[in-house]
Formats: sequence, structure tokens, C-alpha cells
Amino acid sequence: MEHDHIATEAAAAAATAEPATTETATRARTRRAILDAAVTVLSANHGASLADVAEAAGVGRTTVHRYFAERSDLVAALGADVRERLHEATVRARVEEGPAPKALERLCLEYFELGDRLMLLFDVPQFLSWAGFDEETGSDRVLVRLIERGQSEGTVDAEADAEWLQNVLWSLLYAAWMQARDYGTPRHTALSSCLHTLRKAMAAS
Amino acid sequence: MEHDHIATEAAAAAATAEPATTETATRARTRRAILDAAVTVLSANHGASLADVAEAAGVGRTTVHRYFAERSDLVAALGADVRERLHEATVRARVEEGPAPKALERLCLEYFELGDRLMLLFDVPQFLSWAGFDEETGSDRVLVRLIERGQSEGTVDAEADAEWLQNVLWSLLYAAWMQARDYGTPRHTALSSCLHTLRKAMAAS
DNA sequence: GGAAAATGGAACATGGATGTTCCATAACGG
DNA sequence: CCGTTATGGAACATCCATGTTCCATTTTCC
Repeated sequence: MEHDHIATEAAAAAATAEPATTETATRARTRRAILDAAVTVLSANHGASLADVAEAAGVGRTTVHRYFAERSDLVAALGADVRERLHEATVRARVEEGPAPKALERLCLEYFELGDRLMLLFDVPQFLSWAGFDEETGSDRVLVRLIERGQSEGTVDAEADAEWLQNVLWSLLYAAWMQARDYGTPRHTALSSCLHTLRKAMAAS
Repeated sequence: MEHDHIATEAAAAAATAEPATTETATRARTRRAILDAAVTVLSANHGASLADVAEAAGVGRTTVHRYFAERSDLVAALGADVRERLHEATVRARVEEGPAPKALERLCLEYFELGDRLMLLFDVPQFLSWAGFDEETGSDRVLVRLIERGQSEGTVDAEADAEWLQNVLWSLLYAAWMQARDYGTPRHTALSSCLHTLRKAMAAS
């Protein structure tokens, strides 16, 4: 009963990012702690148990279930959170301004800052292929349109398919983050390597 | 007792690829069917159950356990199999011959043909970081050395770190295979996009 | 300081994947 | 063609993640 109520309220808050009735500051902080821990733990190991997430969040396993009734609820909230960050990053990059190659670099830089969340986007296809995502923020469409604009301007390789170049950007980002996380390469080094290669790959031929 | 014997024999055969006592042709075929099914099923879904693998192989779940006592045994055999294919592909590419960029393209082409096995290499880091792999075949080292050769020749971008370029190649391969598998892009189209971008990314600046 | 909110932990129920054993049957091969 | 080999399936035990309930304790906040 009361659990159902709490769970529903939590799901609603996570989905719409709007405290339905009025979410206490305490609860908001706990929720964030759980979501952040989930990003770290699940990006490192997809099959991690909720107990692992709870431990990483410095919280009891029971508490996790209080906020997210089922595992799928946590995953859904995680997806919403990641998509929101992705949208914010896209806005910060001001993709409409200036020459396309520069805009692509700004976008790449902002996305790189998403850190572990980047891995989740890549590893959990469900997050990007979520029904209604294109309609909501359209971050993906933004990228394709930016590339197409560059191709029209003559500043981006027009021989390559725009969707392919989009995947290239994602792949290079993923590679750079992996390099930083698993090989111990300093983040700024990995990022500048990534940007260097991205420039060459995108350049008009 | 007898099961232990069978299991041990199977593990030895899988590890050394040499029928210890004398593996029947029937058993060899069944083993291959299971390994091939495992590649398909596990590359699509890491958490798939052994029952799924058995079904895909057209074999009883019991039979799977007869060949691979534990899940970890199957995974280990899978790793050995994939590494072997990777080695063969590397040999076919004749990386020592001709200019480095051409050799890189040959290598990329051969690796692309590994298909789903490619995804496993990428998704299960355990396979490539396996202790003793570098000593055994050294496929990874081969790639780095090839890139370094190109950098010496002046035919490959010397501003980028060789290990980074190695990761770029893997990432582009992964992206191309994903594009073919999930987006329905014809394989040859995805491959030529991949090679096109690879050429530009590797080119000396 | 004290009521309300939030948490932690124990205990329990459940389901799915694993791994094992046994036996009847089918396929193989000399 | 017949003995050996290989297989399928049922039944069973076990483990682990999940999800739920209850209660004592701590924390927050008025």
C-alpha cells in the first residue's frame, strides 16, 4: 500500500523530473546518490547486483527498493537521467553556431564530459532507442543535421554517409573514454587524441 | 568420475586444439556447433543462459554440460577459439608486406570477416587481456608494430600515439559491424565506409 | 525536545540459472 | 547388423539476485 504509493511517486518524479507532491531535500539527495552510484557500478559491470549499487551508494539495499521498486525502474530512471544530461550537453555545445567542424568539436568535448554515462549510452542501446526520445530532445537528430550542414557547407566529408559519421563520432568518444579508464591515459590526452582523429576523419576530402 | 574425465579431456582439447586421446568426428562436430551457437547468442546478449545456447546449437542442455562442465569452461573455450581465429586472420593479412596503409586495410578487412566474434573481442575484455595472449600470438602487438612501421615510413600519422590509432581501428570496426547488424546497412557498404574513414584517420598529416 | 520522516537490517518467499544424475533411445561405425 | 558412442530429457539439489515485510534506530526538521 504505502510502498506502492512511494514507488509510484518516485517513478513519477524520476520520469518527469518534477517532485509530484513535494520531495524532501533528504530524499532528493538519497535519490541522486543511488543514481550516481548506479552509473558508476553499472557502466563498469552490466550484470552488477542491486546490492552492489546500494553498497556503492553507501545505502542499504532496502532503501534502494524504496526508491526504485524494481530493477527495471532504476534502469528507466537511469535512462531518463542520462538522456537529460545528454540534452543539456547538446545545448551547451551551441551546435547551430559557427562552422560545422568547430561545432562538432564542441559537441565532442561536451559529450566526453559525460564520463561513465557515455558508456551507458553506448552499452545500453535501450537508452538511445527509447521510444519517444527523438521527439523529446532529438539529440541524435541534432548531430546528424549538424553533419549534414557541414556537408552542405563543404566543410565536412560529403563522400561519407551522415549516419555513418555520426557513429564514427560516438565510436571515437567511446574509444577515448576507454583509453582513459582502462589504459590509465590522462583524460585530456585521450580527449585531444580523439579530437585530432575526429578532425581528420570528418574533414572534407 | 567418468564425467570428470570427459570434462577434463574436453577442456584440454579446447585449450590446445589437439584431440588428447582421439576425439570422434561426431564429438568434434557437436563441439563446433555449440561454440558457434555460443558466439551468436552471447555476442547478442551477454547474459544469455546456457539453455539459450543449447537451443541455438540444436542440442540438449545436458549435452552442453557434457562438453563444458561449467559456464566458465565454455567462455574459456570461446576465448581460445576467438583468439585462434584472430591469429589466423592476422596471418592472412600479411601485415609485413607492402606499404603500411595497405596492410592496415587488409587487416581491417580480415578482422571484419570475423563477424560476431568481433563483438565478443570488444565486449569481453577478458578475451584480449588474457594472461599469456601477447606471448602466444601477439596479434595486438602486431597491429601496434604495423602502425609504428607506417609512422617511420611517413605513411601513417606520426602525431598520434600508436596505441591510440590501434584503438581507433578497433572502434571503427566495431562501429561498422554495429551499423551492419543493427541498422540493416549492407555489410559491404558498412565495410567500405569503415575503410574510407580509416584511411583518412590514419593518413600522415 | 519531540513528532515525523528516513533508514538499516534481519527474515522470508520466489524464480531463474546452474550443475548433476540416471535412464531410455538414437546414431554411428566397424 | 550389433555393440559402442552420443544424445535428450526428466528429476533433483543448490545458489544467487530479487522483491517484500516488519521493526528498531537514527536523522531531519519544526
